[in-house]
Amino acid sequence: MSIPVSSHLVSLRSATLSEDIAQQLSSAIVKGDIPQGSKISEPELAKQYGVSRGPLREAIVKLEGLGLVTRTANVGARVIQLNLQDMLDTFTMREALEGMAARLAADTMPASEVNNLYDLLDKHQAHLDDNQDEHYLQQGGNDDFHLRIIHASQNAKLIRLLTEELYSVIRMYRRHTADQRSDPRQALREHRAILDAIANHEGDLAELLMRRHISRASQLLKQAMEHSERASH
Amino acid sequence: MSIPVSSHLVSLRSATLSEDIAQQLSSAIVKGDIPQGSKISEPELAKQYGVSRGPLREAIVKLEGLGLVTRTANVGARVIQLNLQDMLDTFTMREALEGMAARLAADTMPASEVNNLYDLLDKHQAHLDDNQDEHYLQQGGNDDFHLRIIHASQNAKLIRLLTEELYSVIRMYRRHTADQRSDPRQALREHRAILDAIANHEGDLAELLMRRHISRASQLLKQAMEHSERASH
DNA sequence: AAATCCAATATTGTCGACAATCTAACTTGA
DNA sequence: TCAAGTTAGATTGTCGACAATATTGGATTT
Repeated sequence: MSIPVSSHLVSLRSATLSEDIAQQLSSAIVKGDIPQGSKISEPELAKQYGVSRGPLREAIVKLEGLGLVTRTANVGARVIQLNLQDMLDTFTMREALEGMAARLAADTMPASEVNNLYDLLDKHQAHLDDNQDEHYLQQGGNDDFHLRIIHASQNAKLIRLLTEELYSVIRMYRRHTADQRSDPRQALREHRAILDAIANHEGDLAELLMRRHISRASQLLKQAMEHSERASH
Repeated sequence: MSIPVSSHLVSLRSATLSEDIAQQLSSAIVKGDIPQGSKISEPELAKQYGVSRGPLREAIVKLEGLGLVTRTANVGARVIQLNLQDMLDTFTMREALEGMAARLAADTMPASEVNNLYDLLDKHQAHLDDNQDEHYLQQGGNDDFHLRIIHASQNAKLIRLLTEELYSVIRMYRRHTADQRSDPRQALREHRAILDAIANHEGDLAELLMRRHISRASQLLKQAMEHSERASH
């Protein structure tokens, strides 16, 4: 079985092969190019990427640490298979951590960044008004409201955990269950309320609103996945 | 320079060398046998453990994922050097996550486990009354109240993150700053209050109390470390 | 025909060696 | 004397090969 991989290390920019492979593999898994639950064959991938098994194995170990693959001794690695419970657990952690991030942001975010974020939300608003497609369009770029709040927390460990570990899993699931929030305008309103609280330095309120916001998304996810599971039976 | 390591793989029980090395290295770092900030020399450690560099490198990559070492390409790995900010950041995450764990535990903990925990706290009380040493004695074993709450959350991802990633760093710092909570009886009282809230299925309260409890520990840590830093200048 | 056992094959785990890069000591020049 | 440049040494990154384990397929027995 030939997995559709972009190509043989088109351009390697990292200092080490292992890092490059890790990045490309991670991207391939998150994008869904390597499907969930599929086996990671070392000889096959080594040939596809044109490297030896050494750095490839290091990359796989790294991905295991990020929670994208699971390994069993003498058997090998498989891409994780997301189920509803895993996603709900992840959202519960997001609720706790991003709630805390919002609280911290309310303490420390400079007025300039607050203004930038208001502009960003205006941009999102305009996008919603223009396009009819009901996509909120915040696929993890620098325009993602949540990422901006997370970075505003200035807690390095929290930032790393959320952006590098949790969010890769979340993006992964988004590919497979074409969720896309059912009501993007509601989400935008909630974002505004959170930002208002931050602008007023109301940490308690900011945390409460962020948690409610994520909890709501979690509920929607649960309904969507239960529905799709029911449909497939 | 010869690092004091227990010995050459006295008994390997894991299926793979790499896992064994990772476990032994992790333990050595947390215990302080390999001091903070020191360089991880691959040839040296490979000889000490009696393995080749292959599995050793995989172990180092794993430790990097756990946040115990940092690596720079073509230079090597160093044991992390904990500073006050890192510890405060870690405690902030604990506050968010263990607060959430307490909330979840209040929902789902069975009455039997609640009773077990009351017994555990009684045991801690007796220990404090007997021994004069002001050690609360909860060094991460099964008698650790916090670990029991964390597991009661039944959130697999949260459990893994707290027990495998955050707590190793916390134990590591405990070795180096001989902190040991200044008032263990106060801590025990707080534990009782948290457990009461859980027993009554008051999730909001359990979360609030747990967060306050950890926040207080964080304050004590901050004072202690600032004091010790001032003393060393 | 189904289940068990066994051999052949493929895959993972480990090793030693080579290439690329960094580090440290020495030399050279101002 | 100090700084920059250079060279020798050591360390990390990568590779191909071998050993150990798991998987697959067929043969054998009931």
